[in-house]
Amino acid sequence: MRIYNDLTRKKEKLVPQRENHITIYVCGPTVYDLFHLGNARPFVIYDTLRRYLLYKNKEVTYVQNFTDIDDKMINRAQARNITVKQLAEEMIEEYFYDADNLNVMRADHHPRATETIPEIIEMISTLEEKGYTYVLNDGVYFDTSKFEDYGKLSKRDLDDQEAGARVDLLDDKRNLSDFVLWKFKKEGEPAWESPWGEGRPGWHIECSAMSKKYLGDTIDIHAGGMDLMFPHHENEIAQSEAANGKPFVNYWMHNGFINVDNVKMAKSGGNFFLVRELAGEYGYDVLRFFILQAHYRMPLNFEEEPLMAATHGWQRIQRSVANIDFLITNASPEYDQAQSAELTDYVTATVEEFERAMDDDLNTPDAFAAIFNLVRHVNTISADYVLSAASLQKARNCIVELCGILGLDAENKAEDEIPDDVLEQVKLRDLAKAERDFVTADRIRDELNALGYKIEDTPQGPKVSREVRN
RNA sequence: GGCACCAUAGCCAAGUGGUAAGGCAGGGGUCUGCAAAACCCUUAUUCUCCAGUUCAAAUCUGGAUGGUGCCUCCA
Repeated sequence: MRIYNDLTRKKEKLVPQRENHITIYVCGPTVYDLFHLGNARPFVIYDTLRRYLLYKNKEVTYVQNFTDIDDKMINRAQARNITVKQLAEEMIEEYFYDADNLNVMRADHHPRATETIPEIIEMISTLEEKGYTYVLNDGVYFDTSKFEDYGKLSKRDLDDQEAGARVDLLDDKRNLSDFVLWKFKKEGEPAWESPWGEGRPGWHIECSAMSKKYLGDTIDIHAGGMDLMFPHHENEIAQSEAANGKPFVNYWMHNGFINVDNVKMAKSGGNFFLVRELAGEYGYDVLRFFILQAHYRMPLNFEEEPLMAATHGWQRIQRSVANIDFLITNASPEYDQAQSAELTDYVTATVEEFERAMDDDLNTPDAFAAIFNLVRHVNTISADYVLSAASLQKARNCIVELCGILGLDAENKAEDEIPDDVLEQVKLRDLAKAERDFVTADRIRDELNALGYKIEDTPQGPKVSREVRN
């Protein structure tokens, strides 16, 4: 598999440190509020990466943190008159509600900053011993000028930055890009004991500490949104490599934003749509489908029409599975051997096409194209030929499995929930139809429609399904 | 001021040197008692523009234009 590595700005073959075992760290949410669609993109993207690697029989250790202490947490907790801890507990629960429904697998570890304080302090101590830190009135700072490679990820030059920057941001810092490792306690804020007095960790150090704690000094993949590249990830590199004396990350992956009217969706911009709200309208699986239909590094515009397109496109796949199920149930022992064999070959080709797409920097749009091609193909030939149950089963399993790798469940579970009295009505309608009593037949169909059941007449007989959202 | 990224049909979106995937929407048709679903045909001689390299460019180079992001919290 090849992955675009932001460190080199090139697609590179993914070679994990340990054969067949890949370590992944994804920057998780600050749990002060529900997350919006833009926040959801990395969760879904990197979950899909993980699922694909698992499908390829790789072992994956996946870590996604919760930032549960920072200014936003403190402010929100104060505004709501609850503790930071209470806020975190509540929002972590809410996170899992949405993430679970988006079918984002739980990470192997979900560390929290507040549960990693000893490791954070230890790392800062190491940095202090090695001479990378200095102390100001409000905290302990990292001196970026001491770290030679500073800027290697975001390709920034310290001097260039300073030239056009606002000097007032410098405060007492030695360099503009210096950042705080440990913030000294202010009145009313949560604080922990440390060699530098009571306080709390800065934002960047937590990820370095959590990454090291669960995945070691050097990890294979570290991922997050584009906006984290600088300064967050740049700072993580500086801390971790300065402290550990080893490369921090081999592959950096950053996803593009979800935009609204071409402007980044963001809480601070006020132009955001919560996943919780959108899910009520479109369903979680449609949101996942929508995210995955664009390549992860490209900007993705949030709009009504594409969301509807996602709804219909996803429906098309689900329906095709339901249609194949119906064909299998009503399969005939006499079938077209050549066409059945051909379908089996097509399935094999589809899997190859799918893998080729995914191997190429997680090209999920192309992966969907492969699935849609199979859908169209099976629809086409099943309309003209009688196919073997075995070949149909293969096609069906293929669609379901490939969608599963993308974290989407293509199986229509509502199928087997048709009550007997509804089936009875369907039978009555069929009889009426046979007698060409279309008035009665249509009345029954309308009644069942009103109850949420849909009847479709097929050459194999009537097909009933339940209209469901999500 | 610095550093990046993006520009492909009505909409969304792949493709990054060999002659434009896929989805949605629209139009026409097949099937059907009517529907529904499905299928078929159809919708970019062309990839923001200009110049260059090449037998060959949406794809490479240079330039222009438009848009965005980061440099402060940010997925």
